[in-house]
Amino acid sequence: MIIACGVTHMSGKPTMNDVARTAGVSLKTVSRVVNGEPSVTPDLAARVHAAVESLDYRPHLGASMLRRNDRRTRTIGVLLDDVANPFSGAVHRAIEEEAHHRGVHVLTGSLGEDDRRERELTRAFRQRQTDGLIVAPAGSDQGYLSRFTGTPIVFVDRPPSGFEADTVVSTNVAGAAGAVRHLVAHGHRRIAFLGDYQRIATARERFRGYLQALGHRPGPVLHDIRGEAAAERATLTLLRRADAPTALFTSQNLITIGAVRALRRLNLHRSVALVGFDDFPLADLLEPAVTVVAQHPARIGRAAAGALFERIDGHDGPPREIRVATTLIPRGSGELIRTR
Amino acid sequence: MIIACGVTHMSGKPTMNDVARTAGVSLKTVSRVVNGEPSVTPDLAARVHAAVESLDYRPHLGASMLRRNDRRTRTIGVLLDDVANPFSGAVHRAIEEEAHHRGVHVLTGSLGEDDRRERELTRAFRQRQTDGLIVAPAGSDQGYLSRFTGTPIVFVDRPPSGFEADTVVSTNVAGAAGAVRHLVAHGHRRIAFLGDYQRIATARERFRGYLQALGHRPGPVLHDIRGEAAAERATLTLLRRADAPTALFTSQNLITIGAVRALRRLNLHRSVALVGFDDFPLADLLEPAVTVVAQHPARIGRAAAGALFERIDGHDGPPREIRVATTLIPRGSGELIRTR
DNA sequence: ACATCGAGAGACAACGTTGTCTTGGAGTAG
DNA sequence: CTACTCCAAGACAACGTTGTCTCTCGATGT
Repeated sequence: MIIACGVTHMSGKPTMNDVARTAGVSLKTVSRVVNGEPSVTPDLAARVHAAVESLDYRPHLGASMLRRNDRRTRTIGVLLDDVANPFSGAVHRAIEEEAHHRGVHVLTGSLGEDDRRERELTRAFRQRQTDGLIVAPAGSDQGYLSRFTGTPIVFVDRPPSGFEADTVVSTNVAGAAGAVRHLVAHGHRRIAFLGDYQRIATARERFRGYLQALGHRPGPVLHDIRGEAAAERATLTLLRRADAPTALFTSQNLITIGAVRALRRLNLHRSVALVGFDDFPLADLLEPAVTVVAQHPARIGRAAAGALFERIDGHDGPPREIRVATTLIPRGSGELIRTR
Repeated sequence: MIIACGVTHMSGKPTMNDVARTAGVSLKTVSRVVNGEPSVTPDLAARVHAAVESLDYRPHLGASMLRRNDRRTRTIGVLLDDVANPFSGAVHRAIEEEAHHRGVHVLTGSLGEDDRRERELTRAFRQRQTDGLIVAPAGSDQGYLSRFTGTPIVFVDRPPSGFEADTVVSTNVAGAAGAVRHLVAHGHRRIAFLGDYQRIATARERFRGYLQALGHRPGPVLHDIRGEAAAERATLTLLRRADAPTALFTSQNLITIGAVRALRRLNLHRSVALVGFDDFPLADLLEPAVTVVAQHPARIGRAAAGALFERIDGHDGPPREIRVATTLIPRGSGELIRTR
């Protein structure tokens, strides 16, 4: 048994060469062992493994990528509105699960409805050679992506504009229409719409569903409401009007929560009906429990990841639109009968 | 004006050489322009930029890393319990914000209390040469990290065991003790403890706080409750006992929610007091609103990111423990006076 | 006019790894 | 015993980029 050593100065991180010297084998043999090629005698392989351990050797993946000429980084980028929000969180988690399954890692970015950040991060992620991108677009135009050839992109939650690619969205129009029809079926005629920024495509779609269900007799409409506090204020004002609606359709979960707060403050939560778009935790524990059109963020995330990996694996067809159906969950607030 | 071209076959991705040929300059000049070195005449720089655009050239960062021998990837890894859970989500978002600020990207992984996945992902992220790691450990032993020299690690939410590093945690013991004392102050003597897996360090600490506040007369104690459903079942059983407690201290947010459900089902939500550890959305909208010991996930995330970047920038002191104070938020459920 | 200087641009090597080719030695059949 | 086969292991070049050195050319000072 020969044990070679010759550790003299070993500056910087150990390289394959250092391992080879330590194990007393050739550079190439180390490479073979590290890459799990079968044609190495167990004896030598063991020596190499020991050397790797003792030196704490880790391959320089820059060099490895270079030599293999492998642009694959086994990394995808995920850009969502805000990873701290439950919808985005669930989408993110589902994507991550699919990626993990394939041995792929996930770079994350929150856009927070910031157009500039969207451009910045798509560019940065692409520069870092992510194999693909999943984006919930914040800006109103994704035309700038047309120069991004070679990196597949899939959109989630919101369709892009000015650019074509696979897109996974909820059935916003149908879901919203269903919610409003549900209220109509409970006798309501003056049904208000409370919606997010109109520049957000899903907000527009949900509004279309609302209009579709009400034909030509819409109720009061409030757009461009952002966040819980704004929603609460808007709802308070709305309900104090002379022609106050008997039911509300809130098209986003923070707006729904703001509306609930307002209804509580006016003690109208048992008389004014409410259906919200997008489920939220504890909706079933409120009094009354809140009827919602639930989206399925996990399914959306899975579908998006699936589509992206197909593209990464070379699938090359026309852009697809995958629509994930919503589910109306009656819990009480949406079944309040019109009293006025 | 000379325009060189000579595009013949251009197989694969364009390299700097291709750009150089297209722009009619030397390889090195392209390198200079791409890296923004100032010593290039504007004229040449413009030619190079045009060539880069037209070829859609992107530098091979593998080669770049190799040559620079730069182990810096300007990427950190963040491993949390579950990015879909609001606490982790908020921590994640805060970290991301700090990272973005410094032009650093974030690789994310959810561990889901899975020991194996923790090891797997720490190893993988390190292999990918992340500049640092922020980890909410899932396993009960982090000794395996001691071989991980050269990659700074900061722990969040839970202290590591078998390994020393900067750690950012809530003041679990003090927070829990405060919650229990709050109940005592409202007349309660039989106060139950409902806790998560005992192998989780924070669960143990919160239990210690509970014991501390009650001295030698603890109430009924239930450990190893995981998730809402289990918490609901456990609470139901507990409250049906002859010596049922008059107050509950639930040491984790899902347990708190499960307990709320159980109290509702038994119609005890107005008579049995409840304080939960960790705030959750809508806690203030329930009936009664739920008193909690709030953690400050955003502060925790920021502190962790701050500590990590200090380490990455070379700070080299002994491991630090950063404790982020909790806040008791009285909302109603914790102020119910003992009736029995 | 000549020497000196400086700055912009190119030549060249080297980073750590892997694909390809070569070598050497053991095993096997004639 | 020889000749052939086969396979493990090593030698060598090449991947795309950047640090260092060198060269050229124009400007400046005397």
